[in-house]
Amino acid sequence: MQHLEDLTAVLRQEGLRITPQRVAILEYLLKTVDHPSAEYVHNVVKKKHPMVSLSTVYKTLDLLKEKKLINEIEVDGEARFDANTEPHINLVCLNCGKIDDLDEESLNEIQSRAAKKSKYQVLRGSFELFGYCNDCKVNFS
Amino acid sequence: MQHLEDLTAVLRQEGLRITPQRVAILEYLLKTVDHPSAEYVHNVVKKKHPMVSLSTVYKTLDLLKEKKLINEIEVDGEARFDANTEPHINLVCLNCGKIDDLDEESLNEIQSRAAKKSKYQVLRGSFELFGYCNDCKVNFS
DNA sequence: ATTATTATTAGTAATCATTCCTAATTAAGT
DNA sequence: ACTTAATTAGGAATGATTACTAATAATAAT
Repeated sequence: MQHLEDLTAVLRQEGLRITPQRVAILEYLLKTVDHPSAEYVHNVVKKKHPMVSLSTVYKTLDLLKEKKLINEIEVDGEARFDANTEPHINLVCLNCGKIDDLDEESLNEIQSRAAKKSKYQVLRGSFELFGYCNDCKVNFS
Repeated sequence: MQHLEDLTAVLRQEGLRITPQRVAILEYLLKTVDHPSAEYVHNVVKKKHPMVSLSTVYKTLDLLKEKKLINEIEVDGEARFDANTEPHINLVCLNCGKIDDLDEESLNEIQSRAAKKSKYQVLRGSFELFGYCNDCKVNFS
């Protein structure tokens, strides 16, 4: 689990400014286990900071992703974000839309093995499993 | 490697019609190792069948995906398709945009282990590694 | 073969997530 | 406090995908 102070320190070291908008977005992503979309982040952050614009949310999420402080996955034509930056499996429910994380040690090894075999310089990975979660699967059998 | 006849048989068994458009799209996907976008598929198929519309390409790709005859991955806000329906790693070059497949036996096991642990009913998986391919990586060091 | 039925298609309009643009604002160094 | 360059808010533009509908054509029945 990461701490807000460490992440803002990363930004500061890069010469980037620590704005209330960026802090609010980071704070929210650090404390939720959901994988919110940009619009959802916007809605949450607006409650405390009504002035924050959607375009700032998009730009901030891009920035945080670039600095590897958060992770992005694409689901159903929409970007979803989370603060878990360790390689892990994202379980996506095709019915209710929720996304659960699942730690999987072997992904690190698979990733480096694939890099060696393919001669790609691998920067990040994304591992998704699509199906129905425990609550929803009864409706699809 | 799959054969066109087997795949059209699947469609016929489901009561779906075998149209020239569907055959042309399937044919192309079976013989290429690229991971073309819908628009790219459209451009290729148009050469032989100039009347094929983009909307038909989209609908056909959706259908083939639903019947598990092809696979879809999302890259950079765009859907990309391939006929390799075995679990495998997609290596995505962030510079030139090409996508290479890499067989990885252990994905099957990881997938079923994750299903058991999470209690999800898993239908399909998607495993991407993002970075720079062997040709492009020299420009980014 | 011809016909009837109904899925499928072509073409275009609509949608929606994301990016772009720019004047106003503000974080941070001096 | 002052300066300055990064950042933001708000709205317009973009672009991939979906929705819509009249025309077409694959398949089954005759």
